[in-house]
Amino acid sequence: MTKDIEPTAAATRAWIGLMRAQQRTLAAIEKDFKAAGLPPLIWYDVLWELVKAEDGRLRPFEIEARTLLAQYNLSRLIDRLEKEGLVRREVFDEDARGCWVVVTEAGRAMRERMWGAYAPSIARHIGAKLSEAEASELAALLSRLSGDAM
Amino acid sequence: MTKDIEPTAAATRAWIGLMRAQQRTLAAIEKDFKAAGLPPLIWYDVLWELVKAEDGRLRPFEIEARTLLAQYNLSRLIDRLEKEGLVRREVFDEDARGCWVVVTEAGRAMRERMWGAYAPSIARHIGAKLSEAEASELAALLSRLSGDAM
DNA sequence: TCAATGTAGATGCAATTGCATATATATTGA
DNA sequence: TCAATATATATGCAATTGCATCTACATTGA
Repeated sequence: MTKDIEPTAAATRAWIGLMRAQQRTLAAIEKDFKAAGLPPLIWYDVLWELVKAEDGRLRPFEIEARTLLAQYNLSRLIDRLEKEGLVRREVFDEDARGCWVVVTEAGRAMRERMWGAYAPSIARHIGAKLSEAEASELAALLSRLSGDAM
Repeated sequence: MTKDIEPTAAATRAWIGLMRAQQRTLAAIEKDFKAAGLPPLIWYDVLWELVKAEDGRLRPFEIEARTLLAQYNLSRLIDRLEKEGLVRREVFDEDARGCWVVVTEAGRAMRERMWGAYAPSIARHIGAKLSEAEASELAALLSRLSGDAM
């Protein structure tokens, strides 16, 4: 009678596996980052979104959508990045409520430096454990969960 | 020349996908939990390990290994669980440095209540998005990442 | 047997997060 | 045009986390 609300064993294993794999891999990558004297991984995500964006700038709510950061967390993360000189806030003429977040040269440099640790870390903790085909298959299955367009 | 440290595109997509899928699914499940007036998901993990364990008890370092919680976080999480009457600390005779963490009846009841929200949440956010075969395949790939024995 | 070292767990403090709410516009419909 | 409502971002405060270190006991080797 609980059939329709019990997840299948496979779904449960997938969920547990998702949590564990993410936690372990994230911990391993963050350890690499710390060993390299680098700031938290989330800084990379924000900097990278900005670097990819036109004119190296985005509105906070756009960063929010791309990174899944909560609004209040992003607001304070921008404070920290700004304090480090990696981004700066600029006025947004068309709407006085808003602002631009612009990546600075120092921010671009930091992103590159971070990638220098990130890339081998991904290679080591993901690439080395799966074949090309498996990594692709994994990415495809995960994107189904996020509801992304493929 | 950077070939050996650049991750493949597939590995990178798998990593991004892993982060996103975990974050989104976790957020969705935690939202369900909050809607049901339940405590954080991590409480479930600890209670469940205790319920599964012989005599409903484990040493803190055992819980630590099973849940991937940091030692200092677990120590304080046990404080909170104890304050809520869900577990209690008992002396461990064979080593005066250690203690047992024992799940109480209230703790068992809470775990069951949590599962009442957790199960449909997993079914909805994982089970509904993948076929049985896909969920199994995903679980298998993820376990490769965690380095678990299959 | 005891000094050195290792292990289990707790804790002070600073940084980060989550929650609720504030502030300052912008938009919309009567 | 203005009150009501919605949107963009910030912030006070409490809870949680991370880091470093502490306490207490255990083990080991000279």
